[in-house]
Amino acid sequence: MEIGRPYSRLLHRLERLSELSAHDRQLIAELPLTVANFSANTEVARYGDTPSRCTLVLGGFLYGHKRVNGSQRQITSFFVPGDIADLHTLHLAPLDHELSALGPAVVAFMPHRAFRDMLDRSPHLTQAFWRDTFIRLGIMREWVTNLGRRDAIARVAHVVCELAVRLQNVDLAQNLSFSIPWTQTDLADACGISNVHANRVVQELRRHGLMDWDSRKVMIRDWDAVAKIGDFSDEYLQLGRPLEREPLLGAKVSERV
Amino acid sequence: MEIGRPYSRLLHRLERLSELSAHDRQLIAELPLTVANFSANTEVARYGDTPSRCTLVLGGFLYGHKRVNGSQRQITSFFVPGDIADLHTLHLAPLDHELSALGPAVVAFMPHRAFRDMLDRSPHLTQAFWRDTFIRLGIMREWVTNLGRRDAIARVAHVVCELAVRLQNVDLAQNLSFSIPWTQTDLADACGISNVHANRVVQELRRHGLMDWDSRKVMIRDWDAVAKIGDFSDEYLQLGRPLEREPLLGAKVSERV
DNA sequence: CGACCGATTGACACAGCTCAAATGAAGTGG
DNA sequence: CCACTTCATTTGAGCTGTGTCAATCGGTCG
Repeated sequence: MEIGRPYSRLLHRLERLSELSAHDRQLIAELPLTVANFSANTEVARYGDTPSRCTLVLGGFLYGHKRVNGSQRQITSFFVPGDIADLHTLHLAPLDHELSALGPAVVAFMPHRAFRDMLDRSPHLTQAFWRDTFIRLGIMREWVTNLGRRDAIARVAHVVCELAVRLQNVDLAQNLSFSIPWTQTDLADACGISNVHANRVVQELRRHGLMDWDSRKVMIRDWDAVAKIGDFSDEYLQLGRPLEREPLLGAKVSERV
Repeated sequence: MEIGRPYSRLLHRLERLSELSAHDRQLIAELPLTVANFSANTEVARYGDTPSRCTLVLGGFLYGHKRVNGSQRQITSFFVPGDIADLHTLHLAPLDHELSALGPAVVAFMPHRAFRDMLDRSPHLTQAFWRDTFIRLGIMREWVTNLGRRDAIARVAHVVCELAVRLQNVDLAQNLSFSIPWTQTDLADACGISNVHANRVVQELRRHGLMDWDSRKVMIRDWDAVAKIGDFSDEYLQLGRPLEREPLLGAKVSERV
């Protein structure tokens, strides 16, 4: 979880979306951050809350979810380091869903006031964050498609592929292998299936030698096969330019420096 | 489909999100619009396109969808008059999904260049449109939940409730009754079920006297019951302030002027 | 009148769910 | 270092909601 500066992954991601001027970088660097730690499965923001700050993920994972019928849970998004998990609280309140830590997580809170000041000073940063919102919208379209029209094994494969690519994008996955502190029940709640069935699907993927899944470690052994099963293509994630994208998706992955 | 000015529903919706100055209204009024007609089931924008303009719905309905396995279709959003269906093309290209007309539709194209000029001149309008993007994100979260954790009848009820409220918001539904040129197959593709099952669900809703569904006309007879079945609450649509919201959702609906 | 499209119905199949119990892994405290 | 707890994974056995296939019906339009 150690990185140069707390906001460096965020910067890295923004810079893939648009060129940032030195001034923009400076503005981000000046944001007042309050670092906080959350232990596994604790709530970072609750339904109905009206937060006065945004939450930047520094280490670990957050996830957004809604409850249905009181008992059932649907995970609506995963957030990885470098993501701002509740940018919308800048504009909308109260919160229409819950935000929780998947495993132990480190986040930085950024006061709305300071964030808005920053945006006022740089229309260009406003554009960059707005663009980020559009990308999140694209991810949601893909999730809707995933849940609406793919069977269980495809859903699981798709979610795993998405996480692999997103993590690789922030240097948290190497060779299509990454650590994430989720349970099979978490996976099930993201894929809209039961935990029992999630287990069967994971076993099937393992049995065919397509991927490993041991105690919080996922490793995709055969990218092409898994991507095919999950009907996955990374276009919707809008990472970098095509030239940069090639090596990211090949079965072999080149080291990024 | 006749309204005062082409952009009046858009203005109406934006004004619910934030106060607009005379200057802002003026900027919107000055947007160069190209009106176009589309007949039922024609494509407005194709997967892979790089449009140079945004699409404002004036009359009728558009819907976004993705294809899975070549054959299956998942509708990811419905767009009603006053909605901009592809605002994201302002920032992202190429298009990751298709945009089509549900029935005959009238749209207005707004060149990106002019739209960006407008945003440059009014940070406040930028905020308003960004906020609109966040609302769309909220709708997507709700759809993910709908598809992931609700059974068929609840999904259908939920989608119908959402459309009723959104249409009522732009004066296109009265007394929880509205016209929409969709087929049961369209409904099915939005709800992630088969067209045969969609038909059975519609019949069940009819049988219990909860709603009518005759040739493109939907009428909710018992709002409370349908909203309960669909686990629907309109909060996520972020329409107006609580005070304005009351009458909108009661079984009885007051006339809006 | 014929063609076409959407709604409807019936019969059957199956993916995935629920319930329930067993197994395994990782602490925790004595 | 062993009981004990707790939580996640795994397995088995029905059950059911929904899908698929195929046929029919009804309306609309040229």
